[in-house]
Amino acid sequence: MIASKFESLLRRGVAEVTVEQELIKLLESGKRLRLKQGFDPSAPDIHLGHVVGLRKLRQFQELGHRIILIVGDWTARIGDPSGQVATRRMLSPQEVEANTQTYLKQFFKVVDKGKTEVRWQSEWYDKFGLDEVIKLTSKFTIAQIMAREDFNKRFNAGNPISLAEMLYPLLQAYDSVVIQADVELGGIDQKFNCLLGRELQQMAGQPPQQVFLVPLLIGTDGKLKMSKTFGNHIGIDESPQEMYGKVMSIPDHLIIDYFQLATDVPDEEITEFKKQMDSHSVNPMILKKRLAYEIVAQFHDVKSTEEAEKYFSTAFQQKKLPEEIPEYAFPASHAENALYRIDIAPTLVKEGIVKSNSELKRLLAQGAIELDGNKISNNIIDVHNGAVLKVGKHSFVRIAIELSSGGL
RNA sequence: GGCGGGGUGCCGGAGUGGUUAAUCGGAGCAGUCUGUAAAAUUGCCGCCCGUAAGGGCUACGUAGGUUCAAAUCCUACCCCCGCCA
Repeated sequence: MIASKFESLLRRGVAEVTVEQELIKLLESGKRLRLKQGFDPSAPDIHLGHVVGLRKLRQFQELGHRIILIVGDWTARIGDPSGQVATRRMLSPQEVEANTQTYLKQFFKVVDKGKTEVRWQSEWYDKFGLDEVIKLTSKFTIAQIMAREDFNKRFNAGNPISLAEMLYPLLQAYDSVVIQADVELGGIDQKFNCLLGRELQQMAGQPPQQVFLVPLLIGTDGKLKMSKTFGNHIGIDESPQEMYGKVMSIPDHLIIDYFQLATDVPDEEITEFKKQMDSHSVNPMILKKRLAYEIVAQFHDVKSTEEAEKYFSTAFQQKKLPEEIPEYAFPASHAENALYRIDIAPTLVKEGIVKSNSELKRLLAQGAIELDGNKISNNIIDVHNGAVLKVGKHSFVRIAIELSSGGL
Protein backbone atom coordinates (compact mmCIF):
# COMPACT_ATOMS: atom_id res chain seq x y z
CA MET A 1 0.00 0.00 0.00
CA ILE A 2 1.21 3.43 -0.82
CA ALA A 3 1.36 5.82 2.04
CA SER A 4 -1.28 8.42 1.36
CA LYS A 5 1.11 11.31 1.29
CA PHE A 6 2.82 9.82 -1.73
CA GLU A 7 -0.34 8.64 -3.39
CA SER A 8 -0.61 11.48 -5.84
CA LEU A 9 3.11 11.61 -6.51
CA LEU A 10 3.25 7.95 -7.40
CA ARG A 11 -0.11 7.51 -9.07
CA ARG A 12 -1.15 10.49 -11.05
CA GLY A 13 0.63 10.99 -14.32
CA VAL A 14 2.95 8.06 -13.83
CA ALA A 15 3.55 5.36 -16.38
CA GLU A 16 5.81 3.07 -14.44
CA VAL A 17 8.06 3.06 -11.40
CA THR A 18 10.88 0.57 -11.02
CA VAL A 19 11.08 -0.48 -8.21
CA GLU A 20 8.11 1.12 -6.57
CA GLN A 21 8.54 -0.46 -3.17
CA GLU A 22 12.14 0.67 -3.01
CA LEU A 23 11.26 4.17 -4.02
CA ILE A 24 8.64 4.32 -1.30
CA LYS A 25 11.22 3.17 1.19
CA LEU A 26 13.56 5.87 0.05
CA LEU A 27 10.84 8.49 0.27
CA GLU A 28 9.97 7.38 3.74
CA SER A 29 13.56 7.27 4.90
CA GLY A 30 13.60 11.04 4.99
CA LYS A 31 16.78 11.10 2.96
CA ARG A 32 17.20 13.98 0.58
CA LEU A 33 17.13 12.19 -2.72
CA ARG A 34 19.13 13.00 -5.83
CA LEU A 35 16.83 12.90 -8.82
CA LYS A 36 18.41 12.83 -12.19
CA GLN A 37 16.96 14.21 -15.36
CA GLY A 38 18.92 14.64 -18.53
CA PHE A 39 18.36 16.60 -21.68
CA ASP A 40 20.22 16.98 -24.93
CA PRO A 41 20.87 20.56 -25.95
CA SER A 42 20.02 19.74 -29.52
CA ALA A 43 16.40 20.88 -29.51
CA PRO A 44 16.12 23.53 -26.86
CA ASP A 45 12.44 24.27 -26.81
CA ILE A 46 10.46 22.71 -24.02
CA HIS A 47 6.89 21.78 -24.75
CA LEU A 48 3.97 20.51 -22.79
CA GLY A 49 5.11 16.94 -23.27
CA HIS A 50 8.25 17.65 -21.28
CA VAL A 51 6.23 19.45 -18.69
CA VAL A 52 4.66 16.18 -17.56
CA GLY A 53 8.04 15.08 -16.22
CA LEU A 54 9.06 18.52 -15.06
CA ARG A 55 5.97 18.79 -12.92
CA LYS A 56 6.94 15.54 -11.26
CA LEU A 57 10.38 16.90 -10.59
CA ARG A 58 8.83 19.89 -8.94
CA GLN A 59 6.68 17.68 -6.79
CA PHE A 60 9.78 15.89 -5.61
CA GLN A 61 11.40 19.22 -4.90
CA GLU A 62 8.43 20.23 -2.84
CA LEU A 63 9.13 17.19 -0.73
CA GLY A 64 12.63 18.49 -0.21
CA HIS A 65 14.54 16.49 -2.78
CA ARG A 66 17.21 17.66 -5.13
CA ILE A 67 17.23 17.67 -8.92
CA ILE A 68 20.39 17.03 -10.85
CA LEU A 69 19.91 18.27 -14.37
CA ILE A 70 22.37 16.76 -16.79
CA VAL A 71 23.23 18.80 -19.85
CA GLY A 72 23.86 16.11 -22.42
CA ASP A 73 26.44 17.92 -24.43
CA TRP A 74 28.05 14.61 -25.37
CA THR A 75 24.96 12.53 -25.94
CA ALA A 76 23.63 15.34 -28.11
CA ARG A 77 26.48 14.63 -30.48
CA ILE A 78 25.24 11.13 -30.94
CA GLY A 79 21.58 11.95 -31.10
CA ASP A 80 18.98 10.08 -29.18
CA PRO A 81 18.34 6.88 -31.10
CA SER A 82 14.69 6.76 -30.15
CA GLY A 83 12.77 6.95 -33.39
CA GLN A 84 14.53 6.41 -36.66
CA VAL A 85 15.92 9.81 -37.30
CA ALA A 86 19.11 10.01 -39.27
CA THR A 87 22.36 10.83 -37.55
CA ARG A 88 22.44 14.39 -36.46
CA ARG A 89 25.21 16.73 -37.30
CA MET A 90 27.53 17.74 -34.55
CA LEU A 91 26.69 20.92 -32.77
CA SER A 92 29.22 23.62 -32.24
CA PRO A 93 30.05 24.57 -28.67
CA GLN A 94 28.33 27.88 -29.25
CA GLU A 95 25.13 26.19 -30.35
CA VAL A 96 25.23 23.89 -27.37
CA GLU A 97 25.71 26.83 -25.06
CA ALA A 98 22.91 28.84 -26.64
CA ASN A 99 20.52 25.90 -26.63
CA THR A 100 21.33 25.15 -23.04
CA GLN A 101 20.60 28.67 -21.94
CA THR A 102 17.25 28.61 -23.70
CA TYR A 103 16.50 25.28 -22.17
CA LEU A 104 17.41 26.32 -18.64
CA LYS A 105 15.34 29.44 -18.90
CA GLN A 106 12.31 27.37 -19.85
CA PHE A 107 13.15 24.54 -17.48
CA PHE A 108 13.05 26.83 -14.49
CA LYS A 109 9.62 28.03 -15.41
CA VAL A 110 8.46 24.76 -13.93
CA VAL A 111 11.26 23.51 -11.74
CA ASP A 112 12.64 25.27 -8.68
CA LYS A 113 16.03 26.62 -9.57
CA GLY A 114 17.18 26.78 -5.99
CA LYS A 115 16.87 23.05 -5.56
CA THR A 116 18.48 22.14 -8.84
CA GLU A 117 22.06 21.32 -9.64
CA VAL A 118 23.10 21.68 -13.27
CA ARG A 119 25.87 19.39 -14.42
CA TRP A 120 27.44 19.03 -17.84
CA GLN A 121 28.43 15.70 -19.29
CA SER A 122 31.60 17.31 -20.54
CA GLU A 123 32.70 17.58 -16.91
CA TRP A 124 33.42 13.87 -17.05
CA TYR A 125 33.37 12.87 -20.70
CA ASP A 126 35.90 15.41 -21.91
CA LYS A 127 38.48 13.47 -19.93
CA PHE A 128 37.21 10.08 -20.92
CA GLY A 129 39.95 8.05 -22.59
CA LEU A 130 39.63 5.19 -25.00
CA ASP A 131 40.53 2.78 -22.23
CA GLU A 132 37.51 3.93 -20.31
CA VAL A 133 35.30 3.69 -23.35
CA ILE A 134 36.42 0.11 -23.83
CA LYS A 135 35.90 -0.65 -20.17
CA LEU A 136 32.42 0.79 -20.31
CA THR A 137 31.39 -0.91 -23.54
CA SER A 138 32.73 -4.27 -22.49
CA LYS A 139 30.24 -4.39 -19.65
CA PHE A 140 27.38 -4.89 -22.05
CA THR A 141 26.61 -7.26 -24.86
CA ILE A 142 25.14 -6.72 -28.26
CA ALA A 143 22.23 -8.87 -27.22
CA GLN A 144 21.50 -6.55 -24.31
CA ILE A 145 21.52 -3.54 -26.54
CA MET A 146 19.44 -5.23 -29.16
CA ALA A 147 16.85 -6.00 -26.57
CA ARG A 148 15.91 -2.39 -26.81
CA GLU A 149 12.75 -2.25 -28.81
CA ASP A 150 13.52 0.56 -31.21
CA PHE A 151 16.96 -0.82 -32.06
CA ASN A 152 15.38 -4.15 -32.62
CA LYS A 153 12.77 -2.78 -34.95
CA ARG A 154 15.27 -0.83 -36.92
CA PHE A 155 17.56 -3.79 -37.18
CA ASN A 156 14.85 -6.10 -38.39
CA ALA A 157 13.65 -3.53 -40.86
CA GLY A 158 17.12 -3.42 -42.32
CA ASN A 159 17.71 0.16 -41.22
CA PRO A 160 21.15 1.26 -40.20
CA ILE A 161 22.19 1.58 -36.60
CA SER A 162 25.53 3.18 -36.02
CA LEU A 163 27.83 1.97 -33.29
CA ALA A 164 27.85 5.46 -31.89
CA GLU A 165 24.14 5.21 -31.28
CA MET A 166 24.69 2.16 -29.16
CA LEU A 167 26.92 4.30 -27.03
CA TYR A 168 24.05 6.61 -26.25
CA PRO A 169 22.36 4.50 -23.59
CA LEU A 170 25.72 3.69 -22.08
CA LEU A 171 26.65 7.32 -21.67
CA GLN A 172 23.30 8.13 -20.17
CA ALA A 173 23.65 5.22 -17.80
CA TYR A 174 27.12 6.22 -16.79
CA ASP A 175 25.86 9.69 -15.91
CA SER A 176 23.87 8.06 -13.16
CA VAL A 177 27.01 6.52 -11.77
CA VAL A 178 28.89 9.79 -11.81
CA ILE A 179 26.24 11.79 -10.06
CA GLN A 180 25.11 8.91 -7.85
CA ALA A 181 21.48 9.25 -8.71
CA ASP A 182 18.84 7.84 -6.41
CA VAL A 183 16.11 8.26 -8.96
CA GLU A 184 16.09 8.88 -12.67
CA LEU A 185 13.09 10.49 -14.19
CA GLY A 186 12.17 10.25 -17.82
CA GLY A 187 9.48 9.59 -20.39
CA ILE A 188 8.40 6.01 -20.81
CA ASP A 189 10.44 5.90 -24.00
CA GLN A 190 13.52 6.33 -21.82
CA LYS A 191 12.92 3.08 -20.02
CA PHE A 192 15.76 1.18 -21.55
CA ASN A 193 18.34 3.85 -20.92
CA CYS A 194 17.25 4.35 -17.36
CA LEU A 195 17.27 0.67 -16.55
CA LEU A 196 20.76 0.40 -17.97
CA GLY A 197 21.73 3.04 -15.45
CA ARG A 198 20.57 0.73 -12.69
CA GLU A 199 22.76 -2.06 -13.95
CA LEU A 200 25.79 0.10 -14.35
CA GLN A 201 25.41 1.54 -10.89
CA GLN A 202 25.26 -1.92 -9.43
CA MET A 203 28.38 -2.88 -11.28
CA ALA A 204 30.01 0.18 -9.80
CA GLY A 205 28.98 -0.88 -6.34
CA GLN A 206 26.30 1.77 -5.97
CA PRO A 207 22.71 1.19 -4.95
CA PRO A 208 20.74 1.18 -8.19
CA GLN A 209 18.62 4.18 -8.97
CA GLN A 210 14.87 3.94 -9.00
CA VAL A 211 13.37 4.61 -12.35
CA PHE A 212 10.42 6.93 -12.52
CA LEU A 213 8.75 6.99 -15.89
CA VAL A 214 6.03 9.34 -16.99
CA PRO A 215 3.64 8.76 -19.86
CA LEU A 216 4.11 10.47 -23.16
CA LEU A 217 1.69 13.23 -23.84
CA ILE A 218 -0.09 12.96 -27.15
CA GLY A 219 0.29 16.01 -29.36
CA THR A 220 -2.35 18.33 -30.71
CA ASP A 221 -2.90 16.00 -33.67
CA GLY A 222 -4.31 13.46 -31.26
CA LYS A 223 -2.19 10.64 -32.58
CA LEU A 224 1.54 10.95 -32.12
CA LYS A 225 3.52 11.77 -29.03
CA MET A 226 4.05 15.45 -28.66
CA SER A 227 7.22 16.49 -30.39
CA LYS A 228 8.58 19.47 -32.16
CA THR A 229 9.53 17.26 -35.07
CA PHE A 230 5.93 16.26 -35.62
CA GLY A 231 4.73 19.83 -35.38
CA ASN A 232 2.08 18.86 -32.85
CA HIS A 233 3.57 20.56 -29.84
CA ILE A 234 2.56 23.32 -27.51
CA GLY A 235 5.70 25.18 -26.54
CA ILE A 236 5.86 26.65 -23.07
CA ASP A 237 7.48 29.75 -24.47
CA GLU A 238 4.58 30.47 -26.75
CA SER A 239 2.34 33.44 -26.31
CA PRO A 240 -0.75 33.02 -24.15
CA GLN A 241 -2.93 33.34 -27.23
CA GLU A 242 -1.10 30.71 -29.19
CA MET A 243 -1.07 28.34 -26.28
CA TYR A 244 -4.71 28.83 -25.50
CA GLY A 245 -5.66 28.31 -29.11
CA LYS A 246 -3.61 25.18 -29.45
CA VAL A 247 -5.15 23.64 -26.37
CA MET A 248 -8.57 24.42 -27.76
CA SER A 249 -7.71 22.56 -30.93
CA ILE A 250 -6.84 19.26 -29.30
CA PRO A 251 -9.23 16.41 -29.96
CA ASP A 252 -11.79 15.71 -27.24
CA HIS A 253 -10.37 12.37 -26.26
CA LEU A 254 -7.23 14.05 -24.99
CA ILE A 255 -8.95 16.39 -22.58
CA ILE A 256 -8.84 14.14 -19.55
CA ASP A 257 -5.24 13.10 -20.17
CA TYR A 258 -4.19 16.69 -20.41
CA PHE A 259 -5.94 17.56 -17.17
CA GLN A 260 -4.23 14.71 -15.42
CA LEU A 261 -0.79 15.16 -16.82
CA ALA A 262 -0.45 18.86 -17.27
CA THR A 263 -2.52 20.58 -14.60
CA ASP A 264 -3.04 20.66 -10.86
CA VAL A 265 -6.78 20.27 -11.11
CA PRO A 266 -7.70 17.83 -8.33
CA ASP A 267 -8.43 14.21 -9.19
CA GLU A 268 -11.99 14.38 -7.91
CA GLU A 269 -12.79 17.18 -10.27
CA ILE A 270 -11.22 15.38 -13.21
CA THR A 271 -13.23 12.30 -12.41
CA GLU A 272 -16.31 14.46 -12.49
CA PHE A 273 -15.30 15.89 -15.86
CA LYS A 274 -14.89 12.43 -17.22
CA LYS A 275 -18.30 11.44 -16.01
CA GLN A 276 -19.82 14.49 -17.65
CA MET A 277 -18.10 13.77 -20.90
CA ASP A 278 -19.08 10.14 -20.92
CA SER A 279 -22.71 11.02 -20.31
CA HIS A 280 -22.57 13.89 -22.81
CA SER A 281 -23.96 16.21 -20.19
CA VAL A 282 -21.41 18.86 -20.96
CA ASN A 283 -20.11 20.45 -24.12
CA PRO A 284 -16.48 19.32 -24.14
CA MET A 285 -15.59 22.75 -25.39
CA ILE A 286 -16.44 24.11 -21.93
CA LEU A 287 -14.05 21.70 -20.29
CA LYS A 288 -11.43 22.49 -22.84
CA LYS A 289 -11.63 26.15 -22.05
CA ARG A 290 -11.00 25.36 -18.43
CA LEU A 291 -8.10 23.18 -19.49
CA ALA A 292 -6.66 25.88 -21.69
CA TYR A 293 -6.92 28.36 -18.85
CA GLU A 294 -5.21 26.01 -16.41
CA ILE A 295 -2.38 25.34 -18.78
CA VAL A 296 -1.77 28.87 -19.94
CA ALA A 297 -1.87 30.17 -16.36
CA GLN A 298 1.08 28.00 -15.48
CA PHE A 299 3.34 29.89 -17.80
CA HIS A 300 1.80 33.33 -17.90
CA ASP A 301 0.31 35.70 -15.39
CA VAL A 302 -3.39 35.77 -14.68
CA LYS A 303 -3.96 38.91 -16.66
CA SER A 304 -2.49 37.60 -19.90
CA THR A 305 -4.24 34.31 -19.39
CA GLU A 306 -7.58 36.03 -19.11
CA GLU A 307 -6.76 38.13 -22.12
CA ALA A 308 -5.94 35.02 -24.11
CA GLU A 309 -9.26 33.55 -23.10
CA LYS A 310 -11.07 36.67 -24.11
CA TYR A 311 -9.18 36.85 -27.36
CA PHE A 312 -10.23 33.34 -28.13
CA SER A 313 -13.85 34.06 -27.38
CA THR A 314 -14.06 37.20 -29.44
CA ALA A 315 -11.86 36.28 -32.33
CA PHE A 316 -12.93 32.72 -32.84
CA GLN A 317 -16.11 31.99 -31.03
CA GLN A 318 -17.94 35.20 -31.76
CA LYS A 319 -15.91 35.79 -34.91
CA LYS A 320 -15.27 39.34 -33.97
CA LEU A 321 -12.00 41.00 -34.56
CA PRO A 322 -9.38 40.60 -31.89
CA GLU A 323 -8.31 43.71 -30.09
CA GLU A 324 -4.70 43.56 -31.01
CA ILE A 325 -4.07 43.31 -34.72
CA PRO A 326 -0.64 43.72 -36.14
CA GLU A 327 -0.44 46.61 -38.51
CA TYR A 328 1.50 46.64 -41.74
CA ALA A 329 2.19 49.33 -44.26
CA PHE A 330 0.56 48.98 -47.66
CA PRO A 331 1.69 51.36 -50.39
CA ALA A 332 -1.28 53.02 -52.06
CA SER A 333 -1.44 54.42 -55.52
CA HIS A 334 -4.29 56.86 -55.42
CA ALA A 335 -7.02 58.01 -53.17
CA GLU A 336 -10.60 58.81 -53.89
CA ASN A 337 -13.13 59.71 -51.20
CA ALA A 338 -10.80 58.31 -48.56
CA LEU A 339 -10.55 55.07 -50.46
CA TYR A 340 -7.11 53.92 -51.41
CA ARG A 341 -6.30 51.41 -54.08
CA ILE A 342 -3.73 48.94 -52.88
CA ASP A 343 -2.23 45.66 -53.90
CA ILE A 344 -2.14 43.43 -50.87
CA ALA A 345 0.22 40.90 -52.41
CA PRO A 346 3.64 42.50 -51.92
CA THR A 347 3.17 43.34 -48.27
CA LEU A 348 1.63 40.01 -47.32
CA VAL A 349 4.41 38.12 -49.00
CA LYS A 350 7.12 40.36 -47.62
CA GLU A 351 5.80 40.02 -44.09
CA GLY A 352 5.54 36.28 -44.42
CA ILE A 353 1.80 36.20 -43.88
CA VAL A 354 1.49 34.19 -47.04
CA LYS A 355 4.34 32.16 -48.40
CA SER A 356 4.31 33.37 -51.98
CA ASN A 357 2.22 35.09 -54.56
CA SER A 358 1.00 31.74 -55.74
CA GLU A 359 -0.11 30.92 -52.23
CA LEU A 360 -2.00 34.17 -51.99
CA LYS A 361 -3.65 33.49 -55.30
CA ARG A 362 -4.84 30.14 -54.05
CA LEU A 363 -6.18 31.63 -50.88
CA LEU A 364 -8.03 34.28 -52.82
CA ALA A 365 -9.50 31.68 -55.14
CA GLN A 366 -10.65 29.64 -52.17
CA GLY A 367 -12.32 32.47 -50.38
CA ALA A 368 -9.89 32.41 -47.52
CA ILE A 369 -9.30 36.13 -47.40
CA GLU A 370 -11.68 38.60 -45.91
CA LEU A 371 -11.64 42.35 -45.92
CA ASP A 372 -13.60 43.72 -43.01
CA GLY A 373 -15.62 40.55 -42.92
CA ASN A 374 -16.32 40.19 -46.62
CA LYS A 375 -14.59 37.68 -48.79
CA ILE A 376 -12.48 39.13 -51.51
CA SER A 377 -11.22 37.50 -54.65
CA ASN A 378 -8.79 40.03 -55.94
CA ASN A 379 -5.50 41.23 -54.57
CA ILE A 380 -6.14 44.75 -55.83
CA ILE A 381 -8.63 46.38 -53.51
CA ASP A 382 -9.96 49.78 -52.57
CA VAL A 383 -9.87 50.28 -48.86
CA HIS A 384 -9.97 52.92 -46.21
CA ASN A 385 -7.07 53.36 -43.87
CA GLY A 386 -7.20 50.94 -40.95
CA ALA A 387 -9.25 48.26 -42.68
CA VAL A 388 -8.66 44.73 -41.48
CA LEU A 389 -7.72 41.73 -43.54
CA LYS A 390 -8.26 38.22 -42.32
CA VAL A 391 -6.02 35.72 -44.00
CA GLY A 392 -6.96 32.10 -43.52
CA LYS A 393 -8.13 31.02 -40.12
CA HIS A 394 -5.58 32.67 -37.97
CA SER A 395 -4.01 35.78 -39.34
CA PHE A 396 -5.33 39.26 -39.01
CA VAL A 397 -3.68 42.27 -40.56
CA ARG A 398 -4.55 45.88 -40.15
CA ILE A 399 -3.88 47.97 -43.20
CA ALA A 400 -1.87 51.10 -42.73
CA ILE A 401 -1.95 53.11 -45.93
CA GLU A 402 1.37 54.40 -47.03
CA LEU A 403 1.14 57.00 -49.74
CA SER A 404 3.92 56.80 -52.22
CA SER A 405 4.98 60.11 -53.65
CA GLY A 406 5.25 58.79 -57.19
CA GLY A 407 1.99 56.96 -57.37
CA LEU A 408 1.40 54.08 -59.72
C1' G B 1 38.03 -7.09 -51.00
C1' G B 2 33.76 -9.59 -53.94
C1' C B 3 28.47 -9.59 -55.27
C1' G B 4 23.72 -7.39 -55.36
C1' G B 5 20.10 -3.34 -54.46
C1' G B 6 19.14 1.84 -54.23
C1' G B 7 19.27 7.60 -54.27
C1' U B 8 12.30 11.05 -57.08
C1' G B 9 8.68 16.71 -54.36
C1' C B 10 7.77 17.92 -46.60
C1' C B 11 7.56 12.28 -45.80
C1' G B 12 6.42 7.49 -47.88
C1' G B 13 6.34 5.68 -52.62
C1' A B 14 4.93 5.09 -58.36
C1' G B 15 7.03 6.14 -62.87
C1' U B 16 11.84 3.53 -66.93
C1' G B 17 12.49 8.31 -73.73
C1' G B 18 7.61 12.54 -75.29
C1' U B 19 0.57 12.78 -73.37
C1' U B 20 5.13 14.14 -66.38
C1' A B 21 5.40 19.85 -62.30
C1' A B 22 5.70 14.28 -62.28
C1' U B 23 0.09 8.43 -60.42
C1' C B 24 -1.09 7.35 -55.37
C1' G B 25 -0.99 7.67 -49.88
C1' G B 26 0.29 10.62 -45.56
C1' A B 27 1.22 15.43 -43.72
C1' G B 28 -0.06 20.51 -44.61
C1' C B 29 -3.27 24.70 -46.20
C1' A B 30 -8.16 26.51 -47.38
C1' G B 31 -13.86 26.29 -48.09
C1' U B 32 -18.59 24.17 -46.10
C1' C B 33 -20.29 22.15 -41.42
C1' U B 34 -18.90 22.96 -36.18
C1' G B 35 -17.48 23.51 -30.21
C1' U B 36 -10.61 26.60 -33.91
C1' A B 37 -13.08 18.70 -31.30
C1' A B 38 -14.05 14.36 -34.09
C1' A B 39 -16.28 12.68 -38.42
C1' A B 40 -17.82 14.21 -43.25
C1' U B 41 -17.19 16.79 -47.75
C1' U B 42 -14.88 20.04 -51.51
C1' G B 43 -10.66 22.49 -53.41
C1' C B 44 -5.45 23.57 -53.26
C1' C B 45 -0.78 21.72 -52.44
C1' G B 46 7.35 24.20 -56.81
C1' C B 47 8.23 29.47 -58.17
C1' C B 48 7.18 33.73 -61.33
C1' C B 49 4.13 36.62 -64.97
C1' G B 50 -1.16 37.05 -66.52
C1' U B 51 -8.19 38.98 -64.59
C1' A B 52 -8.20 34.60 -67.54
C1' A B 53 -6.95 31.41 -71.45
C1' G B 54 -2.10 30.72 -71.20
C1' G B 55 3.17 31.47 -70.82
C1' G B 56 8.02 31.17 -68.54
C1' C B 57 11.57 29.23 -65.06
C1' U B 58 13.43 25.59 -61.70
C1' A B 59 13.07 20.34 -60.12
C1' C B 60 13.71 13.56 -59.91
C1' G B 61 21.98 12.33 -55.79
C1' U B 62 26.30 15.40 -58.65
C1' A B 63 28.72 16.55 -63.32
C1' G B 64 28.87 15.72 -68.30
C1' G B 65 26.91 13.25 -72.86
C1' U B 66 23.28 10.97 -76.62
C1' U B 67 18.47 12.77 -78.60
C1' C B 68 14.01 17.11 -81.96
C1' A B 69 12.76 15.46 -76.79
C1' A B 70 15.48 12.51 -70.60
C1' A B 71 13.37 11.48 -63.86
C1' U B 72 13.59 7.79 -67.72
C1' C B 73 19.38 5.94 -72.31
C1' C B 74 25.16 6.44 -71.83
C1' U B 75 29.78 7.87 -68.96
C1' A B 76 32.16 9.40 -64.60
C1' C B 77 31.76 10.72 -59.67
C1' C B 78 29.44 11.08 -54.67
C1' C B 79 26.33 8.84 -51.04
C1' C B 80 23.25 4.93 -48.80
C1' C B 81 21.66 -0.26 -47.84
C1' G B 82 22.14 -5.64 -47.78
C1' C B 83 24.77 -10.32 -48.44
C1' C B 84 29.55 -12.89 -48.55
C1' A B 85 34.74 -12.37 -46.64
